[in-house]
Amino acid sequence: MKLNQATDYAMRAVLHLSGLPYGQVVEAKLIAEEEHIPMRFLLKILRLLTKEGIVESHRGVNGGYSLARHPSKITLLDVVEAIEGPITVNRCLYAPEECSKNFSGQCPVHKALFELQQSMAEHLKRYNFQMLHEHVK
Amino acid sequence: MKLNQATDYAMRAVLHLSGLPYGQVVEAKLIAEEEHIPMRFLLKILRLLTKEGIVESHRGVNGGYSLARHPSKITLLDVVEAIEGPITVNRCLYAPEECSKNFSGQCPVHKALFELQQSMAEHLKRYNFQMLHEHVK
DNA sequence: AACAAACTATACTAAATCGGTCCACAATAA
DNA sequence: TTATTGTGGACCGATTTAGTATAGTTTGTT
Repeated sequence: MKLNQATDYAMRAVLHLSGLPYGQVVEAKLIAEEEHIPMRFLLKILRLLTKEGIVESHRGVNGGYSLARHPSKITLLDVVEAIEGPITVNRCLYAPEECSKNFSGQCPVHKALFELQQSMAEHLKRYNFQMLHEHVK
Repeated sequence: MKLNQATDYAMRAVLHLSGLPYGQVVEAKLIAEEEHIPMRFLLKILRLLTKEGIVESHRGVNGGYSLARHPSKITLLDVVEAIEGPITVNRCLYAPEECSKNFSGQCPVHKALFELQQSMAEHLKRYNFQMLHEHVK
């Protein structure tokens, strides 16, 4: 029931970018150093964030990364889902055929877990990176 | 962000026991067959549930397992924690020294994740197995 | 044009975790 | 005393995690 290391790094990277003037481009190397993230691994993570439209990449000399939209429009949920995919608490909720009891329609446990899943997504959606950055200033 | 298979099996096993007259002892073999859980693996899971005081084991001929307390006193959280240990969304929340930013006291992201963690635990605590069983009758 | 600075894409790897099995043993009822 | 049930720990193959490596592409500068 935990987030993985890549997600942790991703949140730190986005928080870092949120602390800069909006639109500013910064090299991965700098983020890696300041946030203590292994450089190669960060690049991989930034590609996922780019693909999901959370950051923009700029290639070539003086390239780097910038936010693709204002920090107030990026939520914790956006970042979690960009790295880990949709939150799925129980496998039966997305692959009923894998439920060996084959019970998914009626099973009260799965219903309860689905509600948990919804509530987690709602919770994560409530935090955007402008808010989060305000607290660190 | 998902529960593992063992937890899924554990919930099914406790739900199964909740459907019997309170105190009734049933062999692991029977639970395994009816709930479609690999027998050996189920035994391992039942040992965890026994250790946490959720079920009671009875050894020897005519032995088996029974609930250690009334289904209304067993929550989803109890079962999840018996199998997976405490819910810890982000490693920094329980091992600040592992946070490579070493930032745990002030980091707004970690604060947000801690709140998520609390809310998840609260959510899971709201469901007991009497409730869950009612819905399946 | 050529070079260096940056990101991209894919493959690879060591270590940990997951899902499960096996085996020798202990307790208990008949 | 024997068959039946659970216990405890070792073991195992597959998958995931966390990261590294290698080769290539884009772009600004000279």
